[in-house]
Amino acid sequence: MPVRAANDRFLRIYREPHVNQPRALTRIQKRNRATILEAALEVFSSSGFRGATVDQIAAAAGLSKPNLLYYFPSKEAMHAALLERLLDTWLDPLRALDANGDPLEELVAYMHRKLEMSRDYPRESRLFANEILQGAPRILDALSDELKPLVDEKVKVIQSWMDAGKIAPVHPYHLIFSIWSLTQHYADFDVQVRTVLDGEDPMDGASQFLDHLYRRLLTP
Amino acid sequence: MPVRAANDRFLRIYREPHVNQPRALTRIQKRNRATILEAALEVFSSSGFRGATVDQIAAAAGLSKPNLLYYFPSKEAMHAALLERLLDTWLDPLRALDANGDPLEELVAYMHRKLEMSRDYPRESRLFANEILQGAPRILDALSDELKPLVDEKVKVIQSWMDAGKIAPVHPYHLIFSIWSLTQHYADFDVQVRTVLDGEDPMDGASQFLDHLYRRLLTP
DNA sequence: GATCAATTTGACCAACTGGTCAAAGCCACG
DNA sequence: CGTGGCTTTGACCAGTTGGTCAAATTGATC
Repeated sequence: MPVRAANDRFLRIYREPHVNQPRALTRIQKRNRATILEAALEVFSSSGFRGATVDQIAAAAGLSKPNLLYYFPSKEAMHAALLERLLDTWLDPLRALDANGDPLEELVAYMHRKLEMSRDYPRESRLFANEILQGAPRILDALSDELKPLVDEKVKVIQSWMDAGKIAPVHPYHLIFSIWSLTQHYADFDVQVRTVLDGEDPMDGASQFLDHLYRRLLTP
Repeated sequence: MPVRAANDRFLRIYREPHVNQPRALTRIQKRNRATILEAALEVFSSSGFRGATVDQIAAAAGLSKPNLLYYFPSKEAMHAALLERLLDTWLDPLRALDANGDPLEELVAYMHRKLEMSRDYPRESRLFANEILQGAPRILDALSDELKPLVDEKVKVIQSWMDAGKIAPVHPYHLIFSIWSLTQHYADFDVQVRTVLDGEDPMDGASQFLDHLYRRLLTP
């Protein structure tokens, strides 16, 4: 992959004319950037970064390849833009975990929010899974800087609930991993789940099963 | 990707001289095929099918690229050989679920076997995850033909245990999904898990957490 | 150690792919 | 409605990649 200097036109869109004040995007820019990111999400999530080609994204977006590269300086940049937007959205359900709510209900609700995200945003889930599977080369820093501190903070809340006897004591980090794993599985391994269930809707059963599981696990 | 006629030399190795009786592999063939598959596993599991290049695999195997293509007719064929071997290994722990054993202990032991596979064969887990994430294009038939029947069979066993009151009743298919998901998570999302745990060994905690989880979930 | 098959490889090739560029079209605004 | 910047694209390029091939080397068998 040839690495070259950043595209001047791109810089113009973002940095001109007053170096640190990106000029507001024009109507066309807003529309096309959104179109491109939507197409890129579709293609990256189903083919991975390396498997996706700019031509495919261009076709999915209904734009020409040079046109894409007018809005984003490189394929990398499209991917980076998606990941940046993603991590934030992805952490929202955990941010919403309320230290003042009812402990068991808060955790069950968190699980349900994550499960809904798997149902409603499976492409985002797969994009994320793809990235982590490859060793998170483009998102590792964000994991340390954003994900970890948030998890640490929420683990403290959970631990205090356990210490107070409000929920049964379990390893709080693994508890969180289990919620991530069990919910994202339905997006990431969708094909496998559907093959095994053979027609039965995965999400209905999943929601009941997981609700039951966490109540049983966490009820003191 | 140019698709061309199968390589004559490859056919010779496998089909000659009596069309349906593959001749036994020579010592060199056995060694080199094993070396190549080991290298291919390394590269495919960390880069995905599209992200892996034959040159990388050749370098990892310490062989020349044309030499790899002497033993396997294409990159596809290396990948297919890996997946074929994998699905079998992957299903072994479930096959070992014994209808005559103690229900709770059988299920907990199945979970532990899967967790050990994630610990001992993370590359295989990631290879599989990669394939399913992309929609299982090269393994979908095997999922229907091998995985599904086995799961159906074992689900009947589990269901009979529940009907007999030996374990608590839960949706048996989702129970199995949960075991897959919770155990493979530690291989597939290893980077994320380690980032969050920050030094603490993931597997020790996982083993205890999951043991507790399934006993709590399934004890009648 | 001669012979024939199995194995290995340097040099290639065609397709693909990310990215470039100059020129053309389009839009907002005076 | 003319101008200047924003947007779009056909044609192109260089690097990469899967795969081929003829020739050279090695191994097994007698």
